[in-house]
Amino acid sequence: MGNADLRQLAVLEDVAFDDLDGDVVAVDAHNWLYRYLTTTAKFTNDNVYTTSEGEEVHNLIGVVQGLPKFFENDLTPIFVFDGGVTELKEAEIEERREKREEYEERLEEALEAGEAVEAAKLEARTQRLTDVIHETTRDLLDLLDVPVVEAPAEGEAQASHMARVDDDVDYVGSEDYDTLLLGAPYTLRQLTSKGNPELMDFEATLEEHDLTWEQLVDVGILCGTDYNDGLSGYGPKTAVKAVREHGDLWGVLEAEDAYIEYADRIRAMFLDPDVTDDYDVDLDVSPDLSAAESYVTEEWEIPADEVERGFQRIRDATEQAGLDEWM
DNA sequence: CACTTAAA
DNA sequence: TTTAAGTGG
Repeated sequence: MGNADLRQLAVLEDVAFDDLDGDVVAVDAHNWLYRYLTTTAKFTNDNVYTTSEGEEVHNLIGVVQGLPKFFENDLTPIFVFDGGVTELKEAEIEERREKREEYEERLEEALEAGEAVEAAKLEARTQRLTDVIHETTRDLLDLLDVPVVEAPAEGEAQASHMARVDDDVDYVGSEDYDTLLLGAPYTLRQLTSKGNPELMDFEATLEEHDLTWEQLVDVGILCGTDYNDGLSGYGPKTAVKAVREHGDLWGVLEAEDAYIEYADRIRAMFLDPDVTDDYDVDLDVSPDLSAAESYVTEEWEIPADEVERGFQRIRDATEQAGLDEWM
């Protein structure tokens, strides 16, 4: 059930970071941050990351650890933040809220029982992107001179739009497969993990399955998206076959005598989302490292040794870039 | 979301 | 072979 089904349809290829030299990637900030929050908090005691005022800002560590990869490979990120929440996504958000509450209950029980390992695991699952996390992330990115764009609605949709129409933007950076439905020409996955990034090719995917963009969206809706459950019995194979046979979603639904609530609106969420061209970013990035470092270690009381390495890597990479300009 | 396993 | 459902992260 759901979005990962798209992986089976997507045309993916491994790329080397070397191939991305000088390119620009619009990163879905929420997606990227979430990745770091759930991994950096995993095996550690959260006390380390809590300030004297009780704010949990381990996102700052994630940002410092995650950014060097971009600098070192001369891949310029534009972080795209979410704006308002989409009405149709309320159901999913409600579901997540319920799960989180369940985990939080279990977490309390584990803490009372003194089960540290269990507690740490549950802790990772209760991570949420608070306002403080968003604000401090923006502040730090600002000090590091990393371009930021505020999306009117979904960050993913905005990033995909930018990759589609802005000549300066080469890829979307996201782990989600939705960017395929949003028409992002190229999506880079696994930018946070150890190995090579994975490149997802939109046009090649359409060609591979002989589908139009609209038809691919219809396939996605049949399998299930963030906004709907999909049709029972429909996975990627069956959905592609059915859409090709009946032309579009409406044809399939008629043939199956089925109904998907808000299908037309869900379709529009992918084909014509709420996005803007009203942004401007300076892609010439020159970070103020000492300001950034004191922001993280002094203002937010992150232990210096947690971020030293990351800052040093950024320093080395930017100095190297400065040298390159003279050669 | 990735991976595994069960079921059809 | 394809989907469904569960688990861990």
